[in-house]
Formats: sequence, structure tokens, C-alpha cells
Amino acid sequence: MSKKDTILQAATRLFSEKGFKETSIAELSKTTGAAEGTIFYHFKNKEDIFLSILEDTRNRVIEEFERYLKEGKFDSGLDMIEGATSFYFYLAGMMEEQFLLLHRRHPHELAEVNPVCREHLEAIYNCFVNGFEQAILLGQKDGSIRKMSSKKTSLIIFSMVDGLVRFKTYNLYDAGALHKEFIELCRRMLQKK
Amino acid sequence: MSKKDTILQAATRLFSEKGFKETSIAELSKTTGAAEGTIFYHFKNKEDIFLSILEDTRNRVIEEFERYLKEGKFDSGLDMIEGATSFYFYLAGMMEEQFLLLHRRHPHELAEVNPVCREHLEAIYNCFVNGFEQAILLGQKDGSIRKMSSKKTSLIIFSMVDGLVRFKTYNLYDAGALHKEFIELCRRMLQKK
DNA sequence: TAAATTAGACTGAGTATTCAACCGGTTTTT
DNA sequence: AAAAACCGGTTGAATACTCAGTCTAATTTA
Repeated sequence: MSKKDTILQAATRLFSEKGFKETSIAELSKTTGAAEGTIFYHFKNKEDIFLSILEDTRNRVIEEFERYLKEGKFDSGLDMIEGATSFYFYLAGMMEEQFLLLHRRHPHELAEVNPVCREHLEAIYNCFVNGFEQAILLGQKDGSIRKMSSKKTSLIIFSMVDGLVRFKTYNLYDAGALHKEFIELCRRMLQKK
Repeated sequence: MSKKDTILQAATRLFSEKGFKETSIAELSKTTGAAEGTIFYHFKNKEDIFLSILEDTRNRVIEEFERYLKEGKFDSGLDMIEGATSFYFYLAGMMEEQFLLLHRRHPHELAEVNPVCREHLEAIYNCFVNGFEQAILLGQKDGSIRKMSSKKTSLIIFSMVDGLVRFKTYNLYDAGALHKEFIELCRRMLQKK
């Protein structure tokens, strides 16, 4: 792995675990074995490191989620919602550090003043919300999901799954054990009859 | 208002808007008109300011929520859930700064090493989760809510409402317009038949 | 040879916290 | 009554420290 990638990988862990401001270049240098000068040779400043991480996260998240939806075979729209939400949980586990980073306030604050950051964040969120909406629209066509606003419902579902993932990272309750119940509740609120 | 309260109020706003680390004593001094020394006369250090805010938040949140549940008249457990979740949204609007603060990562990180902080956080979350659970148990008694794990379901409902509030603060989508739909979905996933 | 990397000194702008001094009012002493 | 001591609250300059980012000169790698 190139030194640049090593830096990026360590920065992802440090930024997600400790926060952007709380991570110093000196620490990043020590944990990677790269000299401080090397870090600034590859990235023009600290924020640039952060944006690179966000770009990588965006690419990977979108690639994985869209591939899952394309390759997956679903018997109905309702099944597709179950698959998509479950895959969200799976992805949050696979890419734990990146999700931790996204759940911090820093990227959202940066997005308010930095268009590049905003673009990355919107792309990530739209990917999921659109995926959920597709499933709802499919379900309304095949009759597994009742008539309702697909736009609004997909937003609510996204805020639900995202809320659960956050819950797990904060570790206040044993949120990991809630998956089965969540799916059941989700089905009930969407299905016909 | 005493100088101490002025400091506390300004710190609540600054910590919630900018973050703990990102807020300097110098800025707090400037916005309150209190000298830096005065701040450390009233609080033994920066963290002490934060814990005072958290304590105030805890007291206010619990007082308001429990009073609402006690004084409120509900026709059924299902109505009580609607009332309790709606009141959560209302409270999040009324105490916007405090909720913003709670939604940052800092209090949760501090809670891992500081028992006082952990105590405050747990008290706040338990208050809501227990309130939701009471409503579910009541609904199961009066027949408005089906058989299900009251514990797990109350956790999921809490993560849902909390997720929506977060959504609103991040302002990525127009989450404020989702309240009516949320209530409807909530009813469907809980009620019998 | 050119690009990548190193160690580390350095700058300049912050940072939290400390501290001796000060202020206005009240009580105690003379 | 005048002087002295006392008090909580307040001040802002001083302290010791951290940090991002720069720079250089030497070395390694491709």
C-alpha cells in the first residue's frame, strides 16, 4: 500500500474515533510512520485529507449499495425494502469507521461552507433515499405496499435505519438486537391491509 | 440574570453550534462580557461548564416530559404514544440548543470516561424510553396495541423520533414536513389487526 | 535522474488555566 | 464617626502549552 493510502487509512480511523479537530498531524505522522512533511506533500492541508476520505467513502458506499440493489432478486417491493434496509445495517458494520465519520457533526458543518463536501454528502444520502424510494414504488406497483407518499416514506425509513445505526455506535442500549423487530415493524407500516 | 447564568447560557449556544473543542474561553469571554478569569471563578474548568449545562438540560427535559405524561389525558395507549412522540418533537424545538448539544458526539465520548456525564445522559434517555414503554404497556392492556416486546419497541420508537429530529437539524431534507406521515406510520406498526 | 520520503527545527497563531490586583459594599474595630 | 478589615465577584495580563503548516538538507526509491 502506498504511503498516501496509509495516511488516508489512518486518518479515517483517527478522524472517526477522535474527531477532526481532536486529531493532530503530529499524531497522524506518528501512527503512520510518515514524516509530517510527507503528509503535506500528498495533501495540501488537513481539510484536504478529510475531503479525500469523504470522496472515497462516497464512491465505495454508492458502488456497494447500487450493486446490491441491481444484483439482488426480490419477490416484491416489500421484500426489496427489507433487503435494502438490512444491507444498510450490513454496510454500516462493514464500513464502520466511515459511518462513524458521517455521523459526526463535522462533515455537516463543513458542508455548509464547502460545496465539494456538500456534494459528497448529498450523493451519499440520495443514494440510500432513492434506493428506498425505488423499492416503495415497486411495491406499490406489485401491490405489496399500500398507497402513500413514496418520497416522504423513504425519508422516514432512512432516518429510522440511520437512527438505529447511531444508537448502536453510541452503545447506550443493546441496539444490535433490534434488527428483527425493526424489520417486522417496517413491514407492518408499509404493507396493504 | 447573574453573570454565572449569562456564561452558562452563552456556553450552551456556543457548544451546541460550534462544538466543545471549537469554542474557546476567549470567545465565551467576549460574547458574555465576562473576563476570562471570571469564568474560571465560577467553574473550575471548561469541562465543568459543560457538565453544568448537561445537568440543567437533564433537569428541564425530565421535568417537562414527565409533567406532560402525568397531566395529559389519553383515550388509549396508542394515543399516548402519539402524544409522547409529538411532545418529543415539540420539546426538541423548544430546547433546540440543548438537543443540538445532545446530538453531538462529545457528550457521548465524555460519558465513556466521566461517570457524572454518563449519569446525566442515561437519565435523559431513560426518561424518554421509559415514557414510550409505559404507553405501549398501557396500550397492550386497553387493547389498542398488539402483543410485542414493549422494551424493544420503545427503543426503536425512540431511535425513530430521535433520528427525525437529527434529520431536521442537519437540514439535508425538509424533515419538518414529515411529522404527520410519521404518526400515521407509527400507528400502523403498533395497532392491532 | 526525478520523484518520494525523512527528521526535525521553526513560526505564528491559538489554547486553557493561573494569579495578583482591584472594586464596591458590609461589618468590625478603634 | 472614622478607619480598618473583610467579602464575593471581577479583571486582564502572564504562563505554559499545542497545533497546522513551512522549510531545509539529506536520503531513499523507482
